[in-house]
Amino acid sequence: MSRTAEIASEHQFSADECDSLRRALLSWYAHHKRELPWRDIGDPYAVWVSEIMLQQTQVATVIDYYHRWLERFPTVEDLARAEREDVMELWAGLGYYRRARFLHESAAVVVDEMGGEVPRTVKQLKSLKGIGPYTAGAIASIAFDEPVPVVDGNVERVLSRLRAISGDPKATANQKLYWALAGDLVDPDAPGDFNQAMMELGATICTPQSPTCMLCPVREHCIAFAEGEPTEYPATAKRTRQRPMTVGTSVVVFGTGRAERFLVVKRPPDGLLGGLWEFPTVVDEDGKASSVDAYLEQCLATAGLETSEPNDLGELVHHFSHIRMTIRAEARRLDTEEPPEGAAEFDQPVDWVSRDELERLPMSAAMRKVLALYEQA
DNA sequence: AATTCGGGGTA
DNA sequence: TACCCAGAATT
Repeated sequence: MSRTAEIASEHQFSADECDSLRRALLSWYAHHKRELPWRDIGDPYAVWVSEIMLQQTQVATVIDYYHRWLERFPTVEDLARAEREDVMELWAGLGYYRRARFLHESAAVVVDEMGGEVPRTVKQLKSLKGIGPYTAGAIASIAFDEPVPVVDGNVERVLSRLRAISGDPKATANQKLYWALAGDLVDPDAPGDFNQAMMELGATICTPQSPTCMLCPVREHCIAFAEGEPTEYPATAKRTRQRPMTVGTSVVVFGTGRAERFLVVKRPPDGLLGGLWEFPTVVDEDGKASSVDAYLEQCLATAGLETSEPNDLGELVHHFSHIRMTIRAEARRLDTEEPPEGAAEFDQPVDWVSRDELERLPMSAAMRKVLALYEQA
C-alpha cells in the first residue's frame, strides 16, 4: 500500500460512521442554519456569484455586495454585457480584485461559448477562470445536486478535529486526505446541504479559537474532542510575513468648490489592486522614503503637470495580508488655467473627476485613507 | 511547494 | 496583535 493510501485508510470513516455523521449533520443544519441570501435559491449564476465572493471573505462582509451585484447584474447575460468599469465599481472594497475580472470574463465565456448555461460538472466548471476545486464542487453540489465534496478552510478544520489530523493543512498530502474523506462522507442524496452543513458547522460551532463543542452535533464522533484539546487541530498555517513597501501618493487638485477636480490614474488590470483607480502613486520598493518625494515630483513634471509646492499630508500605514505599505501623502494644486486634457506621459489611463465621481470610483481602502487625510487637511 | 493576490471580523 | 476567512492562479 502506498504511503498516501496508508494515511488515508488510517483516518477513513466506516460505513456506519458515515451514515451517523450524515444524519446528525443534516438534521442539525436543517434546524440551525443561518438564513443567508444565497441559500436555497436554485439559480446557478447566483450560486456562482456567491461562491466567488465568499472566497477568503467572511459571510458578513459578502451579504451587501451580493445584493447589490444581483440587483445590478441579475443574469449571467447582464454580467457578460457589462462594462469592466461597472463591474469593478461594484466589487470595490471586497478585495482580491482578480476575482471580479475572472468572473466577468467567465460570464462572457458562458454566454458566448456555453449557450448561456452555467456548466454543471466539476470538470467544466473548473475550466472557467476563477473557479478552482472548491468553487467547482460548491456550484456542482449546491446548484446541480452533483454528489461531489468540497474542502474549504471550514471543512479542513472540521475534518482535522474529527480525525485528529496533524501537520500543515495546506500540504499536498493532507489536502488529498481531506478531499478523500470529504468524498466518502458527502451525502449522495443531499450533497449541497451536506457540504453547506460541514461549512456551517465550521463557521458557527467548530470555530478556530473557541469551538463550542457542547453544541456540536457530531462531538461523539470527534477524536479531538475526546482528546480534550480540539484546538490542537489543525496545525496553524504558516503565513508569509509582510514585506515592507513605501509609496508616495499625490492628491493633485484643480479648481475649487464645485469645480474642484482630482487627478486619478487607473492601475493595470493585473497585479496588486488591479483595475482600481488611485491618486498618482510611485513605489519605492527598497523602502527608502527619502527618494519617493523626488521621484514623485519628477513623475508629475514628466506628465506635464505644473503644480504648486506640495502640502504634506503626513504618513499612513496600510496592511495587506502580504505587504506592510507606508504611504507618504501630499497634496498639490495645479497652477495652470485649465486642466490638461490628459496626462499622456502616464502609462495608464488618467482622468480628472469631481468629488462625487471620486466617491463612486473603484478605489482601494488605502486610497480612501489618503482621501480622508486630504479632507482633514 | 511557495508566493501573490485585500480587506475586515474577532479574540 | 495575530489569526483567519465558503481559494485560485502563478511561478
